[in-house]
Amino acid sequence: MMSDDQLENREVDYDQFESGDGELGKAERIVEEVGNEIREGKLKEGGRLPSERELAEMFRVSRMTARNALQTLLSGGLIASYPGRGYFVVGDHERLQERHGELLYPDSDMPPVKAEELIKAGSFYEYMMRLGRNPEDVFLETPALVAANEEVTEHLELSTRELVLKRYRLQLADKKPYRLIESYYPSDLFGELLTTKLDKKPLFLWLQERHGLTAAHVNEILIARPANIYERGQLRISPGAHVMAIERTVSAHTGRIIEWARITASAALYTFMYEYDINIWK
Amino acid sequence: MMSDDQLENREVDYDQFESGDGELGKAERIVEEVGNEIREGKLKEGGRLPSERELAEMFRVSRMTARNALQTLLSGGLIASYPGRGYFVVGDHERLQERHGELLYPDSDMPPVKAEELIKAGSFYEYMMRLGRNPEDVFLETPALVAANEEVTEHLELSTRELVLKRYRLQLADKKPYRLIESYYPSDLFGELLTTKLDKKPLFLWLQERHGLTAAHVNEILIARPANIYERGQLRISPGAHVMAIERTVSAHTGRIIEWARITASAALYTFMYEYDINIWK
DNA sequence: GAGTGGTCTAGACCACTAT
DNA sequence: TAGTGGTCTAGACCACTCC
Repeated sequence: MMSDDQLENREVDYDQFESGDGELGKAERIVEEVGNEIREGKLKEGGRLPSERELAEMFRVSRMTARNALQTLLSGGLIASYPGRGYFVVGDHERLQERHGELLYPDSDMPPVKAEELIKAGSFYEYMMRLGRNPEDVFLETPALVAANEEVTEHLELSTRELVLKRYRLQLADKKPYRLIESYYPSDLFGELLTTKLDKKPLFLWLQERHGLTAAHVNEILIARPANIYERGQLRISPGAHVMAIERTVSAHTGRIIEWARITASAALYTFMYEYDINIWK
Repeated sequence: MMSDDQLENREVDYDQFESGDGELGKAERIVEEVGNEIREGKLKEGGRLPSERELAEMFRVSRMTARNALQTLLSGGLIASYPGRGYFVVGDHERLQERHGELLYPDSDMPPVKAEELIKAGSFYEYMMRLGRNPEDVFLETPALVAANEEVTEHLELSTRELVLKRYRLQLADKKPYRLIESYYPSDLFGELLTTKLDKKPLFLWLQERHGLTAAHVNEILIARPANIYERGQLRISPGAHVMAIERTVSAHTGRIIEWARITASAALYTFMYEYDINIWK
């Protein structure tokens, strides 16, 4: 259908948006204006914004229009809302930087935490501690052996529906939720953990000492999508805000899969970095 | 209304959402119901949904409430809206799967396209052709040599503000925009491309033959954020919809950086896969 | 011309927070 | 008790599409 003259730079169809000389809607104007004030630091981190009703009056619009603008800023993670209190500026430092599963520090003079994302009370805990924040690891369910459902059976490559160790937890820093982690482990390897005290020994380091299995390889599948109502509740984010949904599979040097996890993180709080080699030349 | 006697399972801050026996808002109920009909296939791909006004009548709510529900589905990419026409179901097959920069086919009997993302009219073109769709590569600006700004100078690791080859294009399939790509290349290596016809020879294959430089390594930084008004216009997505913003640096086997690109893709249309090794054990 | 989504208005009631 | 965000209502006008 009409793909003939796709050379050169296009005809119409796409410019109706930026066309009319800054002819933004009223809500968009508020987004630009308030957003710029935040980015320029005129509204400082943690500071409170005018209420919806005040903003409506300031810009001479209805409350719903002011509210729409705030929702736009909200879904971008630039601000946060608290019912009964107001809207507040979110600090840029709150965004996590993750590279190959390792959390990175904003100041490079700090040594990066190693891939202890993969451990009990993992790198998230240490990362936040080093940043002077107060991390928490809240188990939403008590770790337990459960029957693997079809999905878990498949991802852990189990032969039949065996028992697996399930952990389901929420990680927070300074009471602010960062991510939900639902993880599964083969029970023959990890089952005894239910009655073992690890303290802060890395989970996979324990695995290596106890069973001679070395965690070696990670596979991640990553999409961004709007949070559902349950995730919004747990992560304390607003309708329209997005999450990064990650499925992570960890295998040992033998090839055996030793963990499958579903991680759901506030998209506004995350940056990912990946490196890889190109190998089409061989 | 009548929400007085919901003091069932109050307490602790986090359960106010999933608590009360399907006590969702009216908009949320519409999201669930319509969303399920789509996922169950009762509303088939490409099919048209009831209009906002019809939906409002069906669910006995105001138009704004019905509209809010549709916006929620919209921002998740489950449906798409076209002013003057209506809302339509988006096919699941339209989501791209990318792994280490390579696009993957949903049916595994199709061989994956190699990392020709990195080439002229690259893998996107071939990928979509194989899927029987109609790809386009629209240059929003004519490729040209431009003075590198500070950002480009830094990322390409240029010593001074040199000239660089800039390409800025939009990739579409069946008229549907998938991603914006703004890419920069050192002019001493790529400048002659302005007067050279590559046809479909991969850009980096040409580089290897012409200059003996092999593209070897890729670094990607990836975040999800709401599309700004310009991106919404170009990518034809709605307010609240998110994009995956990717900064990609490609270096040659010598370590020299040969491309820096900023890729902005509809988040609803993308799945990413990454693999990497864990190396904390050495 | 009829119907559509996009935007906006001026109200309203609710549960919640702070004091 | 006063103020806040969350939700909803019943209108309205606009630019656009389809016929």
